[in-house]
Amino acid sequence: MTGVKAPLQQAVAQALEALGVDEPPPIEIQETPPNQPGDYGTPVAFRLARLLRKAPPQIATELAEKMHPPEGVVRVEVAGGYVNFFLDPAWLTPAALQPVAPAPKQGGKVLVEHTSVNPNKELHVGHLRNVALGDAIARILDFAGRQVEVLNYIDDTGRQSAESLFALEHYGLAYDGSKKYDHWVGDAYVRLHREMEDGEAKARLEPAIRAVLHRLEAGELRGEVEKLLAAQLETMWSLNAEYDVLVWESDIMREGLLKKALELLEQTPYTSRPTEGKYAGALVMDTSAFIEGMEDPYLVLLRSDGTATYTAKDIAFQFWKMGLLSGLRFRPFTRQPSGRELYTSHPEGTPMPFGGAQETINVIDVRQSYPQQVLKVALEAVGRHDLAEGAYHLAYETVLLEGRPLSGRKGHTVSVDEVLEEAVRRARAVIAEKNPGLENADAVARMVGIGAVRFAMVKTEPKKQIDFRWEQALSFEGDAAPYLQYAHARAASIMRKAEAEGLASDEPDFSRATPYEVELAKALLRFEESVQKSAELKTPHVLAQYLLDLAAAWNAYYNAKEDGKPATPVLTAEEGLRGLRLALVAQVKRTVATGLELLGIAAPEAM
RNA sequence: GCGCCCGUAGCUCAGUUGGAUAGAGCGUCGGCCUCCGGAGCCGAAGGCCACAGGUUCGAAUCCUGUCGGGCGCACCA
Repeated sequence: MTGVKAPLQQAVAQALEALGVDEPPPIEIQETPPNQPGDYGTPVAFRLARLLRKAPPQIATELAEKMHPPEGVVRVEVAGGYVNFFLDPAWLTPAALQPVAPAPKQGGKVLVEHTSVNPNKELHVGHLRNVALGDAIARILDFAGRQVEVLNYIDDTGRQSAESLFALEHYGLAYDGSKKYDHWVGDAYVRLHREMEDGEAKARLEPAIRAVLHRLEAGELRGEVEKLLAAQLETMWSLNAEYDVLVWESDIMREGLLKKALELLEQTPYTSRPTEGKYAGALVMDTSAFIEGMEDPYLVLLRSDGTATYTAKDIAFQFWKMGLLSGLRFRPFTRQPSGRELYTSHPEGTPMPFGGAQETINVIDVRQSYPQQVLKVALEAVGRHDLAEGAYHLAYETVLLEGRPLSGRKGHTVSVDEVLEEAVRRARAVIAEKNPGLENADAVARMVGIGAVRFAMVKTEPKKQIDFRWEQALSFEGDAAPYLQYAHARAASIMRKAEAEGLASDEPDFSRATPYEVELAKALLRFEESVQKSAELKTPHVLAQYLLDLAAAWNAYYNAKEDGKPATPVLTAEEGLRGLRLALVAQVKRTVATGLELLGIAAPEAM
């Protein structure tokens, strides 16, 4: 609730009390639609109709009569059953100029895991959505006052890594630097899969792949994996995504976390080791107490050959995240572009206070919904309902490429590096056309191109499927990041000129505010709510949509005309009015820049 | 078969504790640079909010069913 709505809400609450309403319903304060009287209003009278056995308009009228209008309200008017408030522009506009600052820290730690791509080949557009979503939600939660830890899981003991490393060995390849390392390894991986399409070849190669897998589990090939990881990190960094800590699956295994997790589970009545039937010899968990309607509620944790399933490892990891297990050791891994240190779990590290969160957000696509649900079941099984509640799966739908599902094997895929390169190239071409004299054109092209790609990934609801189409994702017009960046650059340009002309310290005269200023101020006032809602719903799209709204309001303000003449000039306005307008422009600039930053997108001063 | 998600303008999408006349972008048509940046702005056309019931003063929003589409239901990761 922003500073403007809160006093209105309070005034309504007091009026309700005066009317003798003991248990008031929630009081919603909303902006009045265009062509309706007032600036803000409440439909609360409708909710009371039944309780008070009166018609809403009558209740609204009585409410208005009992109301002591708070500061800034010049008139209270009833329209239909709504109670509407008219605000004094001289009060409303300064209210919109509050600093755009992060909320004070509160609540426990929230741990965001995202990216977590297999260290075996380059990132493709499917990973793009994961990184963009995860990084944005981490930034938003941090701004909204949460203590956030960002984690990237390195599945270094997986089948896919083993296959990639085996392929290098199998084909006797030596890196020649001709392409980015992760792409080069990826090529070998694809080549191996082509060879293994032949079932006979597959069977023949299997023992050697298993041997690599064992070496990975023993941590022998860590250096190889790190080389690949380093190449992948370059891609994440170019997207403007950073992390606090990497956790390696092999470390989880080595430190015995899996064993400890299974011990915890084995103390509960939900696990068993059947001696006959299809699960003979395995360790299984019965999920029927927590998931209804399962045909077969048994879930294998340890196979009958004694090896752990992926799910079991994931449970151990989730237990560690939520502080049920400890034992991992850490040390610095590398310094990221912003200067933020990246840590990693490591056998030779020391204990550090990572993990142990009350709340986790796992950014993983929707196809993992069942395994993610199993994590909650495991937490419930060990009696930690509170932690199960705090484990959130940020499920996003898959990304299509030009209308068809991505397929690495069929070659229907595009790497993130390719997408970014193309986006930057196109942005550079637009700059060459529209602003040929721009100084740092290459740097700005990166901001615009990468921003466009990231924004395309977060502007829609995560649970909706995205169709990645070049023309759309790299569009520099309309509903896209460049629209926001342009709005910012335009505001920046005015501020530069004001500075140059010595107008920057002009005192605002709020009494000069017109309906144009009021409209813009209302748009600015929605920022805080949109960030909070984004954080609460754990989706950046709310903020992204708001920013489009704000930029549209600003562009409309900028272009407003009366009788064919500019209605809202800033620099050439009379003194006090100019000060007011400059203050609003500065606030627009700050707000757009902050919003973009929360989405991991840069805001150029000129473009 | 069972379970989860989706269905809003020609296309891509906003619209969430149920609120006033359902909004953008792209595309189409028509305007706006003697003015602080035209990557912009203003206007027009375009809607049975998949369909049928129900709850409610009020439903795109909640409930039931139907029809379409996606995904998940391994001792794979």
